[in-house]
Amino acid sequence: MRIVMMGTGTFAEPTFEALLAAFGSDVVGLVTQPERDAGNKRGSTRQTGKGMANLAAAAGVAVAQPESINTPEGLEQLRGMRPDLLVVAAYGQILSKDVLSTPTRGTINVHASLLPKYRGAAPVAYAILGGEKQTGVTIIKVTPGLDSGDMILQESLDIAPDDTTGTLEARLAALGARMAVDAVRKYQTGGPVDGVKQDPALVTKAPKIKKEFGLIDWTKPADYIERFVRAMQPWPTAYTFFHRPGKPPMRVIIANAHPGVGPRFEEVVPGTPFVLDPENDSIYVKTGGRELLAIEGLQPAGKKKMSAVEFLRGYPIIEGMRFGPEVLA
RNA sequence: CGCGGCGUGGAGCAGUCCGGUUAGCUCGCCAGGCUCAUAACCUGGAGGUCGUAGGUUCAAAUCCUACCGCCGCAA
Repeated sequence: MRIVMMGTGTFAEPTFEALLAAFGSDVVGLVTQPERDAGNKRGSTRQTGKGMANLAAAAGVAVAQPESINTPEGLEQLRGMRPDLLVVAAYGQILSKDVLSTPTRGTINVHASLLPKYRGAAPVAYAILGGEKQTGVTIIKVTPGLDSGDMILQESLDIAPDDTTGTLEARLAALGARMAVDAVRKYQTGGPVDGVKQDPALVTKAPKIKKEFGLIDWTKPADYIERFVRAMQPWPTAYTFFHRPGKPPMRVIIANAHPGVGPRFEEVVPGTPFVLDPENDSIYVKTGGRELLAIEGLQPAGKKKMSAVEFLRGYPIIEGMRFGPEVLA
């Protein structure tokens, strides 16, 4: 059986490696996004995984990197690989009917959520943001609808209280890789592969996240903002603007925080910072809920990540300071 | 030639736009004091070629040029 992998990024890499290890020369092709020159100008500080194309090259597998898989050119490249089964993981493009009709045995997708919950491009971040205790991986048959095909395999995983999208996704990727191999084996036997329909009543969406989405809304409750900070790591990161009297607003990335008890400060607007206790190492911020948010780590624009203690040495909190959007209401 | 921020004692910052007395603040470090005691408090102290190299000037952390390095965004 001729298997073609379709995927991009660190989530897809474990699956691709697992397929190569399990099925060897049956894996005949890789379709991945074109190379983006991401920061290669700035030296070696960036950690960008091994790279799907590099893995393919090392294994001697053909690679196609069309700008879009749905164009005639992209389709032609895929057909040239004569796939029987297409395995998709975090490819980042909707597949057209023409694409889906190309493999003789069909197309399966490794999706990082317990479908039918969290359909879409950012299931891991939304699971954390939603306060879920568990999430998981679902292998589905790909149909023209977005993540709506029948479910072949599903396994769940606990979300740790300190999980970020980055740490959780890494574990889900490993789980997904193992499950992808199991799913492919079902196809290898030659017979039809059963799937379970998704319950339409339970569907929730996890749409693609843009970088502006990372702006913190201080009118939300503290526990929501705490989950938000973790959900936005490592991308796009949760950020806010630090407003100081007489100074331009400074963009600040919040690295970690937790809800903290303290005075209610009913009279102040959400986003107002306090240092409650000089011996404490956190910056407390008024939120829309009854709890304050204690910021422990943050990163000013153009600076390295630092602890709240270090930050306070250089930017002591005084009257009139505030966190909020770039332009305050 | 993608856009932008930064480089000031060990850490984090101010000062730079509008050059000019001993380069300032918070913390750390060392010594002494106070204390049953402390990461608390008081007193004193060490530690800086203001990234590097040139230039302008009576005078440069501050203005100009080049270079080096760090970081954010651009998925």
